[in-house]
Amino acid sequence: MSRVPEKPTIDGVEARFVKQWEQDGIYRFDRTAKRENIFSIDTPPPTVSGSLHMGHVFSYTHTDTLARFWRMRGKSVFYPMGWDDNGLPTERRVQNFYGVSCDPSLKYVAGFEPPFRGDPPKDAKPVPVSRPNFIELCDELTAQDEKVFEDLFRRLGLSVDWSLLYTTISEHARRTAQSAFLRNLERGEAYTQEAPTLWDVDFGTAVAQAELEDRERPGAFHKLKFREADDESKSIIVESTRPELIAACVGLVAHPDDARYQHLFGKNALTPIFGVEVPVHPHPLAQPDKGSGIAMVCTFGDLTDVIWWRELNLATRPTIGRDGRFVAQAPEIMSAQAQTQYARLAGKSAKQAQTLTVEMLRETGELTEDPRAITHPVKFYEKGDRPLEIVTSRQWYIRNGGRDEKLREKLLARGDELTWHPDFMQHRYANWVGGLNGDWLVSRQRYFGVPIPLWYRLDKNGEIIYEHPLVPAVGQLPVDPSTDMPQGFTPDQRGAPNGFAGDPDIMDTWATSSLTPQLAGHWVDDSDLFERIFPMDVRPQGHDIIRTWLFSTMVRSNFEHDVAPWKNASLSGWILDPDRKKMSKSKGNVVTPSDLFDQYGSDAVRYWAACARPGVDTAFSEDQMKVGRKLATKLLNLTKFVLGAGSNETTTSTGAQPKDLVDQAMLVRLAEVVDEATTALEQFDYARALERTEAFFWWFCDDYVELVKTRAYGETQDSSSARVSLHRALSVVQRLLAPMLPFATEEVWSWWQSGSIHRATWPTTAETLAGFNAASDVVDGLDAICLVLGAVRRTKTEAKVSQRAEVAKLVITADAKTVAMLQANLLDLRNAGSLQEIEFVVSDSNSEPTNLSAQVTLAAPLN
RNA sequence: GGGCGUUUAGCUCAGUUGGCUAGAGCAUCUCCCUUACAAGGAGAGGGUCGGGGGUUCAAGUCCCUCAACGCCCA
Repeated sequence: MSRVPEKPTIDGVEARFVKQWEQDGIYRFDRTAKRENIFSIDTPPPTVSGSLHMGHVFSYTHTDTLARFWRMRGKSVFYPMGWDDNGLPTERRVQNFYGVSCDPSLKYVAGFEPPFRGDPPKDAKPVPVSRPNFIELCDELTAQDEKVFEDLFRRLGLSVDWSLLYTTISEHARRTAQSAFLRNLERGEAYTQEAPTLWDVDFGTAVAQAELEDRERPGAFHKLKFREADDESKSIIVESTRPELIAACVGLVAHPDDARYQHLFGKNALTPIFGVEVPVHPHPLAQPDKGSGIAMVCTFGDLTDVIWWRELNLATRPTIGRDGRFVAQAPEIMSAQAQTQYARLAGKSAKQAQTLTVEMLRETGELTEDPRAITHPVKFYEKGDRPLEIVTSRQWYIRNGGRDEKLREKLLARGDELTWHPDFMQHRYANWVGGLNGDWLVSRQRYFGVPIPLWYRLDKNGEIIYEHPLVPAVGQLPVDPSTDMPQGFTPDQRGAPNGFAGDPDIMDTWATSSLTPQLAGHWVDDSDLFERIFPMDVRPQGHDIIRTWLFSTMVRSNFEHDVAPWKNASLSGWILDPDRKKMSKSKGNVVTPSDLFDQYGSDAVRYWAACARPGVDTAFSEDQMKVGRKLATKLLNLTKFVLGAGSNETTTSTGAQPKDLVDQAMLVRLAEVVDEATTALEQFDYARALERTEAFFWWFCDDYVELVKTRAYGETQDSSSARVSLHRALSVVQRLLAPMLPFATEEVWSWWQSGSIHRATWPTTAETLAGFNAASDVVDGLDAICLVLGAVRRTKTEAKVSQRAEVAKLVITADAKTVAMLQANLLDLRNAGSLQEIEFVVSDSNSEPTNLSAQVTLAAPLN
């Protein structure tokens, strides 16, 4: 039965087993399994328009390790993969690849041929295409990307069931996202409102709170001279970083306790340049120590302005349009002279307007000193290049507790339903939920994505009536309101008085991504499957998207299913450069995963990932991969040796049992490792399981195997105990390592077992300890033997002789009990140490502690 | 400003309810071609556990405080 190669190697095993695993379908999800026998994973769908990097390899390996563990524990593992092809990165990639742009007002053209397939010239003008055509091109392009991703993930050894694949822009995904949205709408969880909204002027879209980031930007405080309306000789100095918004000023605020401004509360001030009268109000959010302590409220300079505007019932005077430029129409309140001044700003960008305003202030003498340069945090869209503006627009929202204390409490409590790995990550969730200041804005003024599935009636003047949107029938989904028709209307009524208009917007990508359990589990069209896998057992993800992906999934599940969508959340850390900075592509020396697979083997790369404790940021380390490669190679060699030792069929068939102390003690130790590894993996701690297994493995190779190899090989001695123990330990260790090193373990398993190791049962302490009752102190005995062996080795090393050198005489001093034990188990020690004469000295049993010591006398070198 | 995390050998990190002389790998040095493996093996050196204070018979571990670094949120 020996199928052991002469020169074992892990090179090339990936291709062989990837193919075989696919053929044998060993990772196929058994959808007839009962819920309690299923382990379901809400895999993060990677963005296919990017490239796979080490961060993916890192975190997906962690998840795969867990999947493999539970599969060996007998669970039917629901392990799908998804491709995220809905969103800005894909939109950009499709535009740049085909030289097209999406225009939802256009009609679908069957058999459309894009002007380019790859690398359109820089000066090529994008050809506008309909949304359905754009999505078709997206499908075509992402299919290529997805192939590359899939190959890489297979090579990494992910035990994904590829038949469960889903994508986020597919018809099924659009139907799911639209169904979920319509049900939110029906229950009042989604609503539309005209309100101040964070707006990216370059992308031309509203942006949600979750997509914001602060960036430190240079700016300047400008000291502006307002005047008291009652007495224009009295000035009020206001410091502002955005003087260009003076025209949008609707009031001044100071802290209620600020003595400097008490006399002004309830009175009016006149703005610089334009001389518009604005009220002065007290408000606790005003910061007395910031600038002069009195702030200008504009439409809208920042989020605090929105709060003041709302709470103080201030006027609305928008000056910046959705394109980021000053609107042509000056606020009505302005005098004719002020309007002339304003006309100079019209059409300017915010930045140009600021420069011009400073000039104007200098002309009127209302800039009391030169601007004072500062750096301050400015809000950006995470993908944007210019600071966000706040404009008033009509948007769709889904309630998320940001404006509703009870819902917020409920969502916080949902966080308690999960077990967090590591547990402190729950703070981030609580922190985010507690800090929400508005509902979830889900509409986007973009073209590519899942359309908001609504139409609106038009009144007799052709104006939109937002109150009772027209919803599609369930069977009609997915719809594209820009081309599809609401029921009961005809195409010629589109845009006509008393007709209808489709909602032009799409949904935020998170509105689809928040439904990954529903997408993967086919909530809309396969309730049998969905009920088997939901709520899912685990959501693995990066900790940076707790506020987005994790939270939004929680919101949807809370509304739709009244339960947390998973039982566990497992958060991965980040990959850092060796210099502890977040790994970035811009470094130029990026190592691609496939290069590393080539160089070290997939198992070695997985080993590096599996060494990182859950949730801990980890340095990229090729050294660690080398160690993993060594481990895999060692496993091959060990297996070759053990199987060689037991190559004649006497071993397992005779029903031999471990009976030597050394063998029993080794198995007792191994049983402890099985116990620890199992407990660790049950708690999602793959790193601990690996560490314990690996430590045992090296000890097993270096000490145990060295001790017993002569006995196991020997013709003259009874080798059955050693052989059965070696085989048993080998089988257990191979299975313990299988989740981390799927290729190497499959290779060695194939030499002596039938079937895939990944379908073998997870080792137990019971099987490890079967057939014998070890005395309670066997491990102590083994420790003593190893201690003596260590002393012998040290002596030989210090004498600079080979470990094979003969020991003429060994004197062992120990307590009576240890001496008796050693005397009864001398054979292995004698073999391993090449010992000739051995003498025992019983130390005084009253002297404590009873130290074991060994005095080694080497045989004279033979020369 | 609030929250969270990290700080242990030159480097990367373990150290789970407080308890043997604080461990591993890499790196360094010495030695050994030994019939599973030289892609190996046997050893050695190297740490006032970030600083300070406290609790305790006993603190890397618990408490307080300070500092540095990182992340999230204002």
